[in-house]
Amino acid sequence: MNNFFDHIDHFYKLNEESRQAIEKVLHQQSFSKNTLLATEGKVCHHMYFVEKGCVRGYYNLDGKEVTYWFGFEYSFVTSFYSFISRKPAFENIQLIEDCTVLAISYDDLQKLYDKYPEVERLVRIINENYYVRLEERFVAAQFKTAKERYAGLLDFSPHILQRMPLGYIASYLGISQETLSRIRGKI
Amino acid sequence: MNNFFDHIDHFYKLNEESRQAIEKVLHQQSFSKNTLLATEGKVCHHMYFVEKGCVRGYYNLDGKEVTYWFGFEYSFVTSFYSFISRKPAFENIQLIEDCTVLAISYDDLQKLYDKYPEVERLVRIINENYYVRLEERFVAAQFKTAKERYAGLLDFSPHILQRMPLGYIASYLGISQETLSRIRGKI
DNA sequence: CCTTTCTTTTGACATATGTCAAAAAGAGAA
DNA sequence: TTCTCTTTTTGACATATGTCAAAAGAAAGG
Repeated sequence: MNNFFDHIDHFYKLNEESRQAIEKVLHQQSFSKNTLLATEGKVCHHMYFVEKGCVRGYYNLDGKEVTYWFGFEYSFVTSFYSFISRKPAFENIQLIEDCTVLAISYDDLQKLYDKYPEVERLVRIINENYYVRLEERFVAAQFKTAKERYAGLLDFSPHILQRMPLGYIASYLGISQETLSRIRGKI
Repeated sequence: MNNFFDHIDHFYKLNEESRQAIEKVLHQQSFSKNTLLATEGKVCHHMYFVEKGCVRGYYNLDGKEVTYWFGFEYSFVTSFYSFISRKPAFENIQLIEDCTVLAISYDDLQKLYDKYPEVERLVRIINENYYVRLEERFVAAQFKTAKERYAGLLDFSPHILQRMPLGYIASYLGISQETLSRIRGKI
């Protein structure tokens, strides 16, 4: 729980009252490897914060699994589309390792927004930061070569190489596993 | 100005007080074709709402201009990264047609947040919607073929074909102009 | 240790897309 | 209309990446 509050302090420093209100509705949960935190076709009612472990988000696109996202410690995790629209998710979120997470329900979050505008500010700021990161990834996906994207991963997210199987990483980079293997081999 | 309030009603209905507060700090401005609303290397201090006209956002990437975004009537426009971080922008936003926009400054917006939590809620919700749209584009960019992306454009944003030159559209789709020309010719 | 299973690499080839150059088509102005 | 300028299309070829199949390597269980 402390990890969580330390982390969100980077975005916006809450006063004690809001902090305690959040603490009351956050539930610590443990799940084992391969559990799905969000499931295609089902509405995702929770936002999760990863305390320990890692997850991947993937779509089933034309019969193929495509991994679009990885989450590690200190990441917020949910099917964002489903969580904010209250409609069935298009993607799955799967635990790659056993995980401990903090969960907050959609309804609890809305109540916090109403009662503590500070919480809404915090979330606005976090969302904005996640937006900017997604923008960067979008530009990389659209305008950089596979080699450049892999180099970027090495520079900024080397931990992914350690903890995720190659097939998922290849998909995350938008290339086939074979091509990734060749890029790694410096060919 | 009415267009603007009609539009934001779709996201969240403000009370009269917040609405008037916003109206006070929104400035209508007109700019002619090719003006830059945001400039690489400069901090972008305003958020714009396009009342009339259209714009494109582009990066200079390895000496090449890459168009990553188009904005038309009813779009919010800014260098998002620069606007929220107060750091120099990496991209340019250029008017493709003469435009009328509504502008709000960063400082005015923060004051609104402090005084009218409703405004912060509105912005949170708008941000969330823009996030989901960006996620869709990201998945398309990373996991769909050029042909599929063009078909998506035809389905969901045919107005872009009408109002933007082919070179920009090709870049927006992440392909060369020649390839786009061939895709259009059904080859 | 050996056997089984899963992951990663390699090879051969197909395909999509990029690049450069030229031709064609379209839009404005005189 | 004709001339000029810009945009779009076409052609020839190069390159990056995908696909399928097989081999090699690593991990897990007995």
